[in-house]
Amino acid sequence: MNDPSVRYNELISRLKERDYRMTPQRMALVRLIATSRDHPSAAQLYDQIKTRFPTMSQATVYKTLNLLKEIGQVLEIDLRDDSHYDGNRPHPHPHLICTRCNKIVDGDLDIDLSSIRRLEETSGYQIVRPQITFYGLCPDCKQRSE
Amino acid sequence: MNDPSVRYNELISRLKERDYRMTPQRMALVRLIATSRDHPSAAQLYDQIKTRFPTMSQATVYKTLNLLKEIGQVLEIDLRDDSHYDGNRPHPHPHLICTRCNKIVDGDLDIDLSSIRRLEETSGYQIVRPQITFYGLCPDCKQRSE
DNA sequence: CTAACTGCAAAAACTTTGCACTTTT
DNA sequence: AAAAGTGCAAAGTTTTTGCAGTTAG
Repeated sequence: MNDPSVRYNELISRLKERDYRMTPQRMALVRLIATSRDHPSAAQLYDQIKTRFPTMSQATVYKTLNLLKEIGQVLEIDLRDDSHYDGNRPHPHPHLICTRCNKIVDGDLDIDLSSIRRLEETSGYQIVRPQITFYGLCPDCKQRSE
Repeated sequence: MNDPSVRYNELISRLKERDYRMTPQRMALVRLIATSRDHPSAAQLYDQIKTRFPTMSQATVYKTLNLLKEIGQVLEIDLRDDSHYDGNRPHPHPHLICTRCNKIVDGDLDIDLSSIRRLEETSGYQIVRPQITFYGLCPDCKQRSE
């Protein structure tokens, strides 16, 4: 049961130690991305922040997300229509995505490092970031389609 | 050593058996996607066809690709900037993508079906299509960065 | 005070859509 | 002849960029 505020504080620390400035907009986004469990998109983050922080702009959302990606504290999930972001577990891990309602959950599946090593050998590629996405139907949508 | 023309003929058959019309534009795209080993994007397909077929439009490329996706004969690889397409092996399989030069190759790694079953059980999701993408450096770019 | 950040609006890039024209069957 | 497909341009999306004004340190 990890406390969301722990993650928030960690992100703030990571930013401070690199001398990024703590603006209210930035802190609002960091708070949201650190506590969200549902892998929001940039638009969803913007919408949520805007209600309590009307001055927020989309540009700032994207700039802050790019910054957090660069320091390796936010994982980007590339989907067909847009990207979604995981600020809780920046280390690559699988995601399950419902093709009907777009719900995204974390996949509890360890990435097999030995097979990645093997793939690096056979392909010659140096693998930096695996992105494993399982498209399918979430429990609710599965039931609804029966 | 599978002959590219075999795959081309198979795609043509799949279209004919569903009573799709065999236009020259469609056949040109099918020929290209069936013989390309480098996972082209819509723009790359368009550029290549346009040189020998100046009347081709981007809209037709997208429409034909969507059609081939619908009948399950082309695999779409969702990347950050655009999508790339695999018309040789429509069954899901991993891809290795160079983050510097964007080269895409097939990953010779069998998807572990038993772990997918386990993931379906723990998550409740019904997995339809896994998309496994390894971002990294291709052999050439790896060497160039040393 | 200065460098960094915000936010607006414009631009960029990819994909879809509407519709008149053309072509396959 | 009818239904389907093409292609142009316009529109829709997501994301980036330029720049003037604002603010954190």
